[in-house]
Amino acid sequence: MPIPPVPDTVTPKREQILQGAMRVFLKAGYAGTSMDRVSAEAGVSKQTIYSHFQDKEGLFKALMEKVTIANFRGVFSTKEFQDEPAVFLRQLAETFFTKVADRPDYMPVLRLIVSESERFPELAKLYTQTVIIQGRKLLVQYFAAHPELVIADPEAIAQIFFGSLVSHTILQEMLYGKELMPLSRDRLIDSLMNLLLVQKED
Amino acid sequence: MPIPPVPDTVTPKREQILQGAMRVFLKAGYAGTSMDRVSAEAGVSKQTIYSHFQDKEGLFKALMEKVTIANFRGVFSTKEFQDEPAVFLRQLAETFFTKVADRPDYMPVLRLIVSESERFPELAKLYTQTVIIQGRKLLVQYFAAHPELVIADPEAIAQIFFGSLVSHTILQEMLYGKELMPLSRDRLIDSLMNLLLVQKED
DNA sequence: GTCTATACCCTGATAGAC
DNA sequence: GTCTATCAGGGTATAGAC
Repeated sequence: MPIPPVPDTVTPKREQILQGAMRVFLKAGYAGTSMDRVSAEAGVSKQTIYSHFQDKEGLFKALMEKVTIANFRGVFSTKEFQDEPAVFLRQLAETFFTKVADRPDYMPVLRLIVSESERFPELAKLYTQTVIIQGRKLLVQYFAAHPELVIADPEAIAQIFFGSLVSHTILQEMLYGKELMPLSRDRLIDSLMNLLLVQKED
Repeated sequence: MPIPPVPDTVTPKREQILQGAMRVFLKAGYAGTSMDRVSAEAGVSKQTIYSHFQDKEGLFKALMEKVTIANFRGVFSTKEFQDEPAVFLRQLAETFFTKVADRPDYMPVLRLIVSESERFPELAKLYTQTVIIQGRKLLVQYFAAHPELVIADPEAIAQIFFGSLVSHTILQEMLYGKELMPLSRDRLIDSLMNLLLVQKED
């Protein structure tokens, strides 16, 4: 069981730098971000940045750890396991959309995790462990508590469930699906419900 | 109906440059790629690159159009519509894995499309139109030819089908799911089949 | 058309004053 | 701790020889 890293000490200047860094890194990517731009955006000199962080990599890692953990930890924590499936699953999907996908930072952060997954594998792994495993575990536990759903492979179904939500968001919001092949969230959720809740014959 | 752009004229030097550019851009990203590196990788001088392409952006666009169109056009074209659903859907999923996801270029190209979807919207749109709409259309047509499946919303189901495959590939291959939460392709396909092929009651 | 050489700017990182 | 000033190196793009 991976334990999330303890948050570094929070000082005002450090926070100020990270906020400026966030604005630049999330827009321009890692290689596209210059320390000059960060210092201007944060309103501090470059030397101040280098006194708080070892180098550009260190600043980037600290920023991504912060946004990954702070933004998504505990999003799926409080759920009503006694709710019937039709209610629980719909609420779970809507929680994803409102508490995760609609966050203004979600798309830039996800984009950056993907872009830099090769250069910074620890960040991609942190994201997987913090965000993805969290959601999957919750859904698997719910399936275990509701054997009437007859889920043969809970982990695979959880992958299908969240994978459908995430891929829909990426396609609609990042790859211009809204304009080229729009599909509303409600239609997606309705079809997901149909597939998961239909009564088996045997 | 979007018409794919006509391929530019193919000259040996141009091809040589594009091959070098591919090796660099797909590994280092747009901002992380220098024209020096491309010229070294392609074995031509920088000036030769600038005589064939307007600038770095022009080179990048030409490269991405080439890999997007050449690699993925027609992947899902020849399918047996008369096959029964259990056969057709499984073959479609396996076609995606073997003809798309297993291509060595697939992950880097997808990563780059996502990374640069804001700076180069045309490329993201080209990808959506060339790759995604192609697969979705095929599946929707199959559903139309097989009303016994009782698909209420074919487009939404197609989103779930391909979204599950793509998100699984991204999670397993790019976000270190193979190591942190492995889930085999067979398990994913089996569960997808279960959801789609179960007989409805009403 | 293709090369070598170079102009000019911006990069990450540091030195030293306060 | 924070600033200004500066370094060496590498960035895109171009000039001019052949």
